[in-house]
Amino acid sequence: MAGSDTRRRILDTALAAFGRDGYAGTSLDGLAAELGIRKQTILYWFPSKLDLFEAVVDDTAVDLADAFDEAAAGGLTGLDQVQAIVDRVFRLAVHRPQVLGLVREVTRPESPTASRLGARIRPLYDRARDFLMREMEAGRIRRSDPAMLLLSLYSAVVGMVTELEVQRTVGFEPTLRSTVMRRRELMRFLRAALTPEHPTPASP
Amino acid sequence: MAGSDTRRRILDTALAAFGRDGYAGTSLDGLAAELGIRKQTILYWFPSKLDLFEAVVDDTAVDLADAFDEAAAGGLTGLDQVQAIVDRVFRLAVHRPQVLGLVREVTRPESPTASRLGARIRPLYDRARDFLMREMEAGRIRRSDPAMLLLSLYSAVVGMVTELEVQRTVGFEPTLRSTVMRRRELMRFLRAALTPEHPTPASP
DNA sequence: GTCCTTGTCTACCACTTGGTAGAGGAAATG
DNA sequence: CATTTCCTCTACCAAGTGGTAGACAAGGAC
Repeated sequence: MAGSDTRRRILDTALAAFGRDGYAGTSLDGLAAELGIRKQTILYWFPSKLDLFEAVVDDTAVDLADAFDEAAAGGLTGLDQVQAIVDRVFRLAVHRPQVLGLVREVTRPESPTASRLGARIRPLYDRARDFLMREMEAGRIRRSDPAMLLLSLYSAVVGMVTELEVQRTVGFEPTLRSTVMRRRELMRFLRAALTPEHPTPASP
Repeated sequence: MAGSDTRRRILDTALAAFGRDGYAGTSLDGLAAELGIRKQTILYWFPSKLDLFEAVVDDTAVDLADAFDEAAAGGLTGLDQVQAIVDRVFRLAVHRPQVLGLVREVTRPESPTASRLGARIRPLYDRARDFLMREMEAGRIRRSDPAMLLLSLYSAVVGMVTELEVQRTVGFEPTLRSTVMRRRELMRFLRAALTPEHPTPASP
């Protein structure tokens, strides 16, 4: 079936478009033009614009989960594990910046599927929180509310990566070096925030 | 002139609408309906939708600058100054959440005025960076690249506040207590990240 | 009184939006 | 060969988009 390839192409291009222009800012006609097909072909594969959007979100959630799985597969602990995840997210951001754009769009309060990605991401969130809790117990990460710490981490990482994109459109083509610098600076920031107050291991 | 009041009302409602639904997601007809007037009245005060948006952005930039000025007026230093700004931003976010929504919308790479708010905010940015640099010199803040540190700070704060809004629309009406907790947790995170490695003051 | 300015309105327009109906080609399947 | 299935297309449509033209009422200036 050759059409399955069409479906794939639509999903990929739609991800870029939604991530770039938002849901409301993306038109099926424009999307079709970008793909060199007719809008009705899109509507053949996805019954409506909203269906397409949800399919894109689901698709992206899988990619994100894979990235996290990969970063977590090493069985690292403490800050090393955090670093591995940040590295992985940055790699994703460089290779497929659209993904982060979509995350940004979909976490808007009034997003047409504000809750949907939430549900898809929930398992990742729980895993990450459990990880932080365990590491705090073990004294390898500064003690604090794990949920809120996770939120801070998430904000800092996504914000930094998004900002990379902003700079790109403003004209500062981010060189590989500047990207690496950013990642390193972010890691210093995170390390500083996460390192336990006294380098001594767990008290009790 | 009674009409000047209309202009004010349009600006306020437009801020909320643009911040909530984004530029593309906001229609002049809808906006007018919300205001109980006709679309043509909007176009009387602002020649085009884009002009209206830019006016809203400019207006918001002034509010933001005022908030920063107010927070900086105390002449504090180091982490106390940072805390004062975070407190002020949180207050703004609680009283007028639309402002942060607009910031979010306008920092999207493909925003119709990606560069505009940038230009308006630039002075604030420079002031903040200079402040960080000075405090690093004085040994009151951990040494690092001030520009990137500022980016990390900005990301963490806006991300946290945005997340508050997300929860609100998902149904978790944030209580005063939870808001305070969030702010406190964020400050712990920032303090940890900013405190110099050795509590000893300036070396050279 | 008449005139001009100000602000809001009705009426309309060209264009784009997401979506429907169905024609028709290509290629398996019998 | 005929039939059916899969896929993409042309042709529309009703509703909504940002925007223009101009009527009209209120009020101040002369």
